[in-house]
Amino acid sequence: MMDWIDITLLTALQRNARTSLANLARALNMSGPSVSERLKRLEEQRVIEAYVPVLNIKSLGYTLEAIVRMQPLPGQLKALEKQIIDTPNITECDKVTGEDCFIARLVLRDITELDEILDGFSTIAMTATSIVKSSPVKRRTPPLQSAGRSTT
Amino acid sequence: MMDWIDITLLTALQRNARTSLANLARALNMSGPSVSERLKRLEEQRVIEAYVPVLNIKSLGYTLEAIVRMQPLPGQLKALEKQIIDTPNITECDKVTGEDCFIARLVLRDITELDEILDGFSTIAMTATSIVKSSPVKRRTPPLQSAGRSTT
DNA sequence: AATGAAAAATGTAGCCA
DNA sequence: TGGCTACATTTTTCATT
Repeated sequence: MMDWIDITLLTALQRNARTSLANLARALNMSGPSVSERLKRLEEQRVIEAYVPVLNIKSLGYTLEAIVRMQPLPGQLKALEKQIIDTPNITECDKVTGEDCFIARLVLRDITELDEILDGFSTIAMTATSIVKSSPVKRRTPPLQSAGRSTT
Repeated sequence: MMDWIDITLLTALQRNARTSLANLARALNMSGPSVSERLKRLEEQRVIEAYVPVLNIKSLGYTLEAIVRMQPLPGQLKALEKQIIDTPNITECDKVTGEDCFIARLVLRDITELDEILDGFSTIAMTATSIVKSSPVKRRTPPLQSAGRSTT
């Protein structure tokens, strides 16, 4: 499925996903068209799902982040899931095993916005909120190894 | 600081951060050089911190995700933070208020890998693990509004 | 996977509101 | 300050080997 050239390619893209094919080709010691082919294949296979800019949320006016664990009140599971999806301040949410059920990340303009949003959930869920003080590990990619063909 | 043109530009990049300047220019009804200028400004101001490919973690051989809450044992706060940073399977981790202290996201090849990694933390932290069953909200950007100049 | 030519995109410079 | 056009350079794409 994926060999070391693909892994090198993905690694280079992680440094800067807007790098030109020509640049990538130089980094890999390959021709432009070859790199283009491989990239297209990785996109079509959905190994690469998208290319996104990483935005600084402070610049967007969000001064605060929080992690909220949510447990639906009886019969409110679907309603809770819908409201989570419909809350644009929630930038990430997982449904998990155990008591908590949902773990969501929120971005907030200020502390009053946190209060407003949690109020909106109070009729359908129990919540436990943690304010983010720092992020020792920012979103990063784990070691790239193929699920398929060996890389040796 | 940021006007509606910048917001439109950031929105277009979120659809595909590898889009050419020429394409972005067409989408914004502007000239190439103007868009190039704005993009450079957003990068220099660090509104855009980076451009990254979104990779499918299943394709990379990770079959499982978990959220782990960690509380350092007495005197182990720094050691715990270091080990978190040094664990490549942790793709995201926040230091938060309250009992939990750290909330980490892990990607795993299989359930035995979870066991191994948690064992490695057992001497420095109490852990509470939740396995991810689904992700109702995948990483997304909250509403883009400027922290500075109005957008009206 | 590479080559080479055609088409497209980019960066630069000078100019305008 | 922003944005524009014009043009030289680089990159991308496509057909072919």
